[in-house]
Amino acid sequence: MAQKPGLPKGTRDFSPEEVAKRNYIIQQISHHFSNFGFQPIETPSFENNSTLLGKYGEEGDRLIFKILNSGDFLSKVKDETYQSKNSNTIAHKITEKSLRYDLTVPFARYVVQHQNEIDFPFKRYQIQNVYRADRPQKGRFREFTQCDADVIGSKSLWQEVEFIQLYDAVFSSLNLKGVEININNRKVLSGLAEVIGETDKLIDFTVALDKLDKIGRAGVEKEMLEKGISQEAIVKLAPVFQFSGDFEHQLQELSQLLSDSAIGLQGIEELQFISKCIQKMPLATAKLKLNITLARGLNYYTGCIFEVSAPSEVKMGSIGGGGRYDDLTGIFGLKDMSGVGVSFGLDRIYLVLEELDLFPKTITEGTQILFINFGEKEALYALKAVSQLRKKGFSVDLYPDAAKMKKQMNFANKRNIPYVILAGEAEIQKEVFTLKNMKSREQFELNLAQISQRLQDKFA
RNA sequence: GUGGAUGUAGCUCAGUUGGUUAGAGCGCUGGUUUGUGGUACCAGAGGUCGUGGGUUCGAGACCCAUCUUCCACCCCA
Repeated sequence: MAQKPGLPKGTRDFSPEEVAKRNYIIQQISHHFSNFGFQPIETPSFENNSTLLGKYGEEGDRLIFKILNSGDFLSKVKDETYQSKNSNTIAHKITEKSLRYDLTVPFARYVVQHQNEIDFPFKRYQIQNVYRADRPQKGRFREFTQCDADVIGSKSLWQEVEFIQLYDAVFSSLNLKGVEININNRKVLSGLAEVIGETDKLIDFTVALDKLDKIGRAGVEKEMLEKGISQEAIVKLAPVFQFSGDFEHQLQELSQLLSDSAIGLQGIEELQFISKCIQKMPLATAKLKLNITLARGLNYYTGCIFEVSAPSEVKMGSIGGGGRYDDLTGIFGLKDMSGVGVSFGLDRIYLVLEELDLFPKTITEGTQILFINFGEKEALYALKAVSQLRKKGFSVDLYPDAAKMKKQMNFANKRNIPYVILAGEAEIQKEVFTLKNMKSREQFELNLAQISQRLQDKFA
């Protein structure tokens, strides 16, 4: 019985055109990664549970795809565990590996495991798929590609500056104008929590504050109250909602508010440094914005935090993010390794470029020259030319069947093939080929050398 | 994981309070045109109405379940 084919929720096939477009983005990103001195690594698509679980918070653990053990795994589960019907407890017993949730934690694992082979500071990039058991939406998939660049083993703030330049370079080369690089510093957030006397509620505090854009000041205050943050604390926070002006001005206002917090002031200093550098080396197309409500969920960030949002005319969440994590490798036993990195969301960048029609037309062009097939004798004559042109580096094809001319021309048209070569009896006798430009409709009788010369600079 | 929409031809969508053989545009195939494509005209093919149950004399339409996609929450690239 034939079964209806289908895909798991949140996964996709990619057509030749889509692959070409994805490769175009990947090519731009990886070019700039290596241009900035990052080296590529790859890690497995699944890891041991012990590596992944507990690194992304409670919410994160829920979104990790667990892989069922092989064999008769249930026989190893105790009856009482099985009968408890507690999914979590049983899960521990029947799975020991999971699909990776991001590239940062596997990278931390990689660094610790290979610490003796690595010369620090280590700049690595990694472009691979990650998996999340999330409910899909537009721009949100269960299998998607992240493009990460991180440097580990240095606390220098120059790196933060470089990552901002990297973002700018990539988006400029993709011709995507108007992206905003939002920046904040976890230390500022810690400072705020300290100043309002809610240090132990830091996470709840930042998560609520992060929603300011979405639910407004009243919504944020309401959520903070619900999470047990005191009314007094919220009153003290009031100035934060009134910050205005440019980067520098906001920093000034902030430093007054945080004057009693050592850590807060340190965060401000770091932001100041970055801001001054970028002022002296202006960005090409991206805009750097201070956004003190920016928190990002991942709790391993300790210093600066980045989030890149698409141009405002496109309705899309963030297309990139990152930050500094002072002790990511600590959980795997390697202390004092500060890291900072950013991620590009390939799938979302794709959707943004598609919506703004920013893919160059030439990237979907595959075959450059198509030979029309007139029959057996002519095909042989054509095929000799085909292999010579292929050796010269052109992408050439002979239509496989001696189909009607209209059908073959149509094929060339639909496949966006810019040149067609006709060689029938008349051409064979004269030892020439008729080269036709599909766009201009011009055609000329030429020999092979003339054709390759003519096309050489067209496809240079 | 919670709540809400959605699904009819390859694509975008019509389809009346439930009533014979489910339509259009685009696309596709063939022809007008036997070595010249995009335009025009003519003809044709293509649908288990997401899937499975149920109500009914009768279901594309009503009810239940399930899946997909989308939206909000959560979270995030």
